Amino acid sequence: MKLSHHFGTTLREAPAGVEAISHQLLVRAGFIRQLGQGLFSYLPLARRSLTKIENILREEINAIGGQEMTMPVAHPAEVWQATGRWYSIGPEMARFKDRKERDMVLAMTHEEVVADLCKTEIKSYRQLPQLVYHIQTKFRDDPRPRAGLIRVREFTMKDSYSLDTDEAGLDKQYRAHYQAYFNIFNRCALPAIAVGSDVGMMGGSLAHEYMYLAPVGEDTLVLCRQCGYAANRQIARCAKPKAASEELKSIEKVATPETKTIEALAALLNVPKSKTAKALLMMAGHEEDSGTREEFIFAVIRGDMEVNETKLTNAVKADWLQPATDEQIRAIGATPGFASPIGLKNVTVVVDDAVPSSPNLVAGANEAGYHLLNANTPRDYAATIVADIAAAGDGDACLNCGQPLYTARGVEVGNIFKLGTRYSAAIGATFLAADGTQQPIVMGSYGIGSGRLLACVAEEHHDDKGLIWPISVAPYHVQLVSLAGEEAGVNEVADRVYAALLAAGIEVLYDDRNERPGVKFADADLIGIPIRLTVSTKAIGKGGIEMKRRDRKEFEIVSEANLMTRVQTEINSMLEEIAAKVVEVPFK
RNA sequence: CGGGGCGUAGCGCAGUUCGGUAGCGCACACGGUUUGGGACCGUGGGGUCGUGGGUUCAAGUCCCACCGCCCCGACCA
Repeated sequence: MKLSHHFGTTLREAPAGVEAISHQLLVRAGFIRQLGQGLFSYLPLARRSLTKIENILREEINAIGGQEMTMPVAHPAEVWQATGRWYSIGPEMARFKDRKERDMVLAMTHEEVVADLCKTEIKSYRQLPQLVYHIQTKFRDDPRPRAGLIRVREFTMKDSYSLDTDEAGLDKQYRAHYQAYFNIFNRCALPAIAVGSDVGMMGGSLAHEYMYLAPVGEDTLVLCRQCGYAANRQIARCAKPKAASEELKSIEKVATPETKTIEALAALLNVPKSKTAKALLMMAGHEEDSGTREEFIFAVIRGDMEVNETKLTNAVKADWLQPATDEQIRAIGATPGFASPIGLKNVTVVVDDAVPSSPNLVAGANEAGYHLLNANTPRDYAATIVADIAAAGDGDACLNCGQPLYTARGVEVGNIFKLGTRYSAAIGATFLAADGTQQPIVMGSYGIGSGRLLACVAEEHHDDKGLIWPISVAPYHVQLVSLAGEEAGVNEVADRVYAALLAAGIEVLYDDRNERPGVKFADADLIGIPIRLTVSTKAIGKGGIEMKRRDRKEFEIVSEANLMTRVQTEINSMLEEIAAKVVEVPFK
């Protein structure tokens, strides 16, 4: 391709408000343009890189048995109603009516459609296991798109779906994806780690997220340097400091006027925060076919810990949580600021699992200005649910090895979910088992967003001058820069080299513009193609063409006769550098 | 949805305080000089000043409403 007629120009400055490095560079280098909030056009350079990423995705998923297909972006509402997600997902799902007034959905993901297809395609256990996938547009009307391609509303995702007869089969395909995903990220030269994650709107029993650790990320991860424990903060666990065992003492009411925080309470009574019980009062929402059902949740946790809302949401199997208002708190018979689970009826009490083994805590008295000493469960109040609802964070002890945990920011570049039979059962995707019974297909779902992956690669591989693409993702392998000026002879050499590169099947972007050298070099550095060839009077005088790698400072002069071989050798060695990154990763 | 910021030529910005009929740099076109790290001279084209309403003899500038985009938070995978 000749740069003089290439669609997509470079910009000296990034548009106002563009902050993430990957966003700035992709815009300045002419890869992407924004149409609206979270909506981007991918210009030819980006399109070429995305195609490379997609082909890596194809190769790795095909290698574990994937069969590529394509499912629609617009879905009739019925399939989403069948699984309940029509009701449980909020405004993030784009809905519209077709000309016949039928409810329609823009696909956020494709579990429903896969399950629907299975109704006709999968009849017998003899056909299983299978793995299908596609690379398709998704739309999620995210409340806050940000950071260029890192978080958008319309995006392309490789999503694969495993179909098995049982949990063992699912586990096998899940583990195959676990490794395949590492291969994919390694082949894109993107360092990523797998962390345990919440299953969120997908449901299911086990999930991992692949995280690219970077400040631009919006997920907080909890990590252990010692044993390698890694989890999204939403589900991260830690070892809780054990309370000393004591005799249970009898309840005693004490005056604690104007003492509404744990800090003030601990200070007033001169006890450690770990000797107090903190109440968190929330309304839990359950989206059901008949509408939204609300439930009052009284969560109890020791005063030295914080509640993790994701864990609490999962413990009560709710679709959402929001803080209870003072009116709602009074309505169940509690007193805001001095709430106590003792004496309440018909309220769901969720108790953190450290509380029952922590004797004689200070709790609210359900009376303004008073607390109770020596509150104990189950003696004084019953827990509807006992679960781990505590947040883990910096400095907490690792559950596995006891070492201090630390937190880091990351971008989710992929996820894998064990779905089980939630979707197949709801849609009626069953198979005839060997024993003659009809059983729902056991499913898994596995996603990687290609645009976000591209942005992360850009985020990871750049310098102050511009992008530095790994060879596997680069839009072209070679940028040929002609510094011909008025020298017809130099132009002839550049044209000849261009023709030779094309003939050799080497991907080349030819800067044939009549620009000054500084402009051309600056653009080449900005676009970040791995190998730069410079044809100039100076280089010809030294015996040939200058070759320089974008990721290195030094350059060499190669004779025109040896150039194709030399370039191919360099490309091969770059490909080998990438291949060396692909290694087996133990399943965790 | 809450808090903050911005909207003037393709891009970056000034002009808004104090109302008087729109400007700078880059980019673009033409002519000339220049050619190994974002050249220079000259000429030229390009604007519903986000949208609508209001105040006024007069609005980019003042008032009201709305829209769009960005950042932080809530939310989400």
